[in-house]
Amino acid sequence: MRQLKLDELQLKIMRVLWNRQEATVLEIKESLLESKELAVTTISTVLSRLEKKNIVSHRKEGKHYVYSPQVAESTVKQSMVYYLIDRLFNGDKASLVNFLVNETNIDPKEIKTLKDKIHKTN
Amino acid sequence: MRQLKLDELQLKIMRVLWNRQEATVLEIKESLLESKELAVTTISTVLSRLEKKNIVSHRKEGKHYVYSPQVAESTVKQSMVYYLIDRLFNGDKASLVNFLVNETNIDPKEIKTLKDKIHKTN
DNA sequence: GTATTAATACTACAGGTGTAGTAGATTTGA
DNA sequence: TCAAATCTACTACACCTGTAGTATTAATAC
Repeated sequence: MRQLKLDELQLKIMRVLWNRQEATVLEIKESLLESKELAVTTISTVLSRLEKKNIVSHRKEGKHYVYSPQVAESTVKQSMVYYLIDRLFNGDKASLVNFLVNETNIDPKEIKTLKDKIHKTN
Repeated sequence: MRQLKLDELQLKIMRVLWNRQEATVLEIKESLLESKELAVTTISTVLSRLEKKNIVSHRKEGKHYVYSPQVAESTVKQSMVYYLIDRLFNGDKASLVNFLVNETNIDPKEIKTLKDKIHKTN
């Protein structure tokens, strides 16, 4: 699969779909009311575009469409994380982890969890 | 500073500037010949746009302009990494590290270095 | 000082995204 | 079955990016 880079709003919408497996445009709109209120048509438009790229699909249910994701969250994560690593960290994963540990302050509790995790992994 | 999200080509160009402190359009063009050959004007255009956003600046030197970065690489990294964390990992840094350790395979040597680092940090 | 040369500025255009209005289709209540 | 209600499809538009051609300006060699 090609470069899978989703933008802001696209991601917000996908997050809803990933969380609920599927949703209608209205349901998505409700789930998003956090920030600003978006027009239903706005969400529809974004969904159509995502569908054109096979990132979501829909089935008809009575009056409305029910959308569901066609790519897993982890696939997108993977793709976007790698994009960042390639562009910003010379393709060096560890270098990103490093950056995270050094240049941002992860709270000690989190570091502990992490340590355990890494111990187990190794 | 607002959302600092640079795109592909913009980043490529910035990388050159970050590495050399400063460079002329021609120098940047040379440094980029890896992938496809870009028109000088293309690079110029991108630089102008970056300048409009105060991401680079230039001074005149004889016939040509010498560009230099106005934002540090780490600033952009920071911004972009946080963007990803916010959008994809619920703002949870550790969760990204986790993802990196679990869902991608970092080579054991790297994990060791990391372990040391984390030990020191804590 | 003027012609030549070489850089930058200006203009353009296509494709993606955010955002939404309006027209058209479909379901449903009476 | 027909009107009202409610969806979706279509159309639009502004802004950003990649990409580059052409015009203009400035440096330089005679």
